[in-house]
Amino acid sequence: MATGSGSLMWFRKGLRIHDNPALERASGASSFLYPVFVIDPRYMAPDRRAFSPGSSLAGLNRIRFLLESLSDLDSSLRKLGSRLLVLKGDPGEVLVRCLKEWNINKLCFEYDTEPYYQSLDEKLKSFASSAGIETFSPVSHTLFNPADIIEKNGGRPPLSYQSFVKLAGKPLWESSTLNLSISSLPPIGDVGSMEISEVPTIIELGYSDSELNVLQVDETPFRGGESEALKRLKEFLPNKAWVANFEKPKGDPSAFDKPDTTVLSPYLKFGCLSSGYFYQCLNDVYRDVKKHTQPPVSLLGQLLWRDFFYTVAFGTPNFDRMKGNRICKQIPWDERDELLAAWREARTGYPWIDAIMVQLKKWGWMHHLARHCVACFLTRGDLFVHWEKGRDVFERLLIDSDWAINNGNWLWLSCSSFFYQYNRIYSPISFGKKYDPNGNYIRHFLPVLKDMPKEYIYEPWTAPLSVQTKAKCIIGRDYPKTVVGHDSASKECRRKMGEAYALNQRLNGSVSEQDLKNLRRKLEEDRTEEVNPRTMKQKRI
DNA sequence: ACTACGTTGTTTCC
DNA sequence: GGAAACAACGTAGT
Repeated sequence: MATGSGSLMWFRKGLRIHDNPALERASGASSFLYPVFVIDPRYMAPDRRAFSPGSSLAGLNRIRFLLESLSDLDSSLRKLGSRLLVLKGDPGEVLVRCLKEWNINKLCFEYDTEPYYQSLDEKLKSFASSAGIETFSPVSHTLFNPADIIEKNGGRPPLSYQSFVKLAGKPLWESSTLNLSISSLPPIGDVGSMEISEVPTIIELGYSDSELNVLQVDETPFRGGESEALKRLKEFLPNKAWVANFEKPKGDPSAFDKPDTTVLSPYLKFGCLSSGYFYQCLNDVYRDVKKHTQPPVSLLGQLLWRDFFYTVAFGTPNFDRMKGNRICKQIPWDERDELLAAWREARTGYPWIDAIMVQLKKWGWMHHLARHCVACFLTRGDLFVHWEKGRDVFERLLIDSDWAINNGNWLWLSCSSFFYQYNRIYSPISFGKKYDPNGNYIRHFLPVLKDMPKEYIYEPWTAPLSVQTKAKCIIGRDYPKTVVGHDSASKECRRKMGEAYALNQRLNGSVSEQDLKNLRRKLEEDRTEEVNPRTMKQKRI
């Protein structure tokens, strides 16, 4: 057993050296420092029952991104005379064993607002406290402390962006100097009987070559890690005009050679990049230019969106569900697994939608507006499938999937919360055409359509058979027919949304399971009447 | 009851 | 590229 004072730095998110207050505290006034990451099999080990390669909780793309981030962290720690201690098992149990086995008197980890960590961290803190171990758990993942904002708002989270921005104001540390580097770290103490490993490879986690082939790693352009994050940041910051004029809604979702955004989201998700440091960098640029865009559309505005969703998610019980979620409209979504499967597997027959879903599967990332299109299509726009189903697919496949932001955006796009104008439906045909009339994005992600003339590429089913033959793509054989007709499906969705909203209003939000069941039946009856007037006559008599 | 406001729709016409 | 028409939601404040 080591003598002197030992600190344990537990990494979860916050996989970085720069602006990492927990690491700073752990390394200060300690004889020994144990930097730990716990490989949780639930998050990392293969689960072959899942619909895509990966674990029960994460797709392989995000697991790979995480491993790369860990390797980078390990190599940074080694440069400071330390290393990352990788352990395996249930994080709660492993941590308790570490605390018992090593002579730890200080436990440091970044505060996390997600329900999973809320309950886990509570248990650990109470164990530490009973063992006389000091814990330090700073809020460093977001710009603001969600709890502070909620308190300022009288106990409830603000539900609009503008009210959030007003409440939040400027962060207290806005003009203070962040600690961007560490010169050295205390040595690692005796690890006793704990089993320590290097950062594993994907193969060492138990994945097979065939699973790796499905992933097609060479096709995923984003590499994890703090170094990569800072490199990306430093590539675009000197382009002050681009930073100052950034306007999110004007971005091009079809740009893929050079994505039209920063693609820093996965790095922020894992904390490879500090949101506070990013915030200060943006402010530095803004100070140097005459004028710049403002939230919500500006680049800084995007960081505030992130904090907005973290705040609402933290202050809303059952935020990730429709039932029992006080801010979520109760809507009688369909349970049609065949439609969900078609969407998930990129065979809806709408090339714009399918191309986006292929990019999601291959890259684990798509442009924000592309996400809007497929989320709207799955839910209130066309298929009327439950947003929780789409959320699950995104949560698995996105490398930047973040619990608060992903759920928040699905609530938003499905018109379940925050946003209610369900008549505004993204067209699976014209929206993409606006940006990419030639269909280059579709041709890249759906090579089967690469020779389709641009007149038909967004609606290949309208191409004459001779054109389809020449393009070597027969609709219904080489590329699927559409699962629904957009005009009739979106009209039907509008009607259902209208009825559901009326029900929610009538019952003042307390819609029961039975109420939804009744509405489903009513919607079905009304639909039959429209299709078959005879039933209508019978009913009227 | 009325009004202002809210990330980011589509189509048509100029 | 911009403007207007289309059809029109809920929430929060008065």
